[in-house]
Amino acid sequence: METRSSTRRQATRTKLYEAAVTLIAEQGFSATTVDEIAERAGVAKGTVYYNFKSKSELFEELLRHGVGLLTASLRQAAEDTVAGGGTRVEALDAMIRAGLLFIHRYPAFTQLYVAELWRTNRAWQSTLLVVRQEAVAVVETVLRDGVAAGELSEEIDIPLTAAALVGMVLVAALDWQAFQPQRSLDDVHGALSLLLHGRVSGH
Amino acid sequence: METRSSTRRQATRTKLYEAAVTLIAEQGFSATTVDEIAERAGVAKGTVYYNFKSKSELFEELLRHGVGLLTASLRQAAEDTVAGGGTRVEALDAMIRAGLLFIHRYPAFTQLYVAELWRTNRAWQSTLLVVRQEAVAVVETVLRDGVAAGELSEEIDIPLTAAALVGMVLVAALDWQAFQPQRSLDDVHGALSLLLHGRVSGH
DNA sequence: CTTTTTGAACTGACTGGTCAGTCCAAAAAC
DNA sequence: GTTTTTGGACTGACCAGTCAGTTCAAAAAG
Repeated sequence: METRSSTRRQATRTKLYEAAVTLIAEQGFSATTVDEIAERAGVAKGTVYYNFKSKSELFEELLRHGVGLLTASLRQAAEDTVAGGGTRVEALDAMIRAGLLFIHRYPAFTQLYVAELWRTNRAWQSTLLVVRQEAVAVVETVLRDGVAAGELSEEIDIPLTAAALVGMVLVAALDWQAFQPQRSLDDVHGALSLLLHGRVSGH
Repeated sequence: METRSSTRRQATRTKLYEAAVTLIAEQGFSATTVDEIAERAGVAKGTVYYNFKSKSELFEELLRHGVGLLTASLRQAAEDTVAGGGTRVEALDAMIRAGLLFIHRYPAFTQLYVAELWRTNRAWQSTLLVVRQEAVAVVETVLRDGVAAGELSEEIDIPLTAAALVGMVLVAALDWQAFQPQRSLDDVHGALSLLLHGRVSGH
């Protein structure tokens, strides 16, 4: 009875995610009304509350869902590189590209994530903390392996460097989308890669 | 009329900026009420509207005010370095430190700036665009000078690299404040400096 | 087959509360 | 005497969340 028929429910949920993510990215969480979300999803307001306990819960599940996709794609990129005999630095490079690709595909999600990440005093603070840790941890692992393998300098501070790398990609990508959309993904990847390889300050 | 005499008015405005910046950083623009701002500033609600046309106007002036401080401090750092006979790379390093210091001193402002920067469809979008360009331009100038002086590789893509550097500092600093506050400013500066100098991927 | 029943999914009008912005007379401040 | 601030009552729009009722596909009964 409820076993398989939840295909329908799943479809509604997905429509709601898609509607919510763009609206919240554009306007922010508080400025986005549940009526708007329902309307854009082509669904009655009641349906939102049938599927989610509250507006915040919808948002939190959206976050979990999105970050799940991101970490999967980062991890995938790193694994593929290493499995294919690549170095850790190459793996980092591949992750940068995977990050850019993700942001290119889901710009609204990224926008919303960045906008909410550093807010304190919010109901979903704990969700965000977990979700951020998951993403940064993927990068930290590769850095740690790289140092262990002697490919990366032992001087580096792993948590700080991981955060900086994530930030570099995040901000560069958002800036690309918002202010320099005519540039190609390869341009952006090239610029970041150069920085990673230390060829900016002309060694 | 408004030029010199309004010391009193200026003081009230400043109190309002200070109250608004933390509240909006914590909760977001829409979730913050004018009553809250007035209360935290220790001022009557009527005073808010005597001093600003609307809630959004208060916010926009806050943005202009804050970014003014930031660019001044970045420019200062670069000038001092170059005037003191330093290289452009040293100037970039000094700017990273100045950026970190600024964020350390005004964490709420930075938070709020990042949260709003990439939103589309907002009233203050144009204000933000101008204000972002100002900040990135300071970094671009130093990069351009560095390339001209042969200190930086000619390969680099100036606008993209500038955006990436700004992003790296912004995100690393916010992460530091939010998730690793026990680290010192020198730690964070060191990690970013290493990345800038290309000593991460062990050359 | 046909009819009846079931219940998950959905609907949209409604409610209770919130909040930006207004108004203004009187008190401070300068 | 002019500018600025106070305080707090008021309005009208807007919005999260509720709930009584509808829909319909598929299961059960006949």
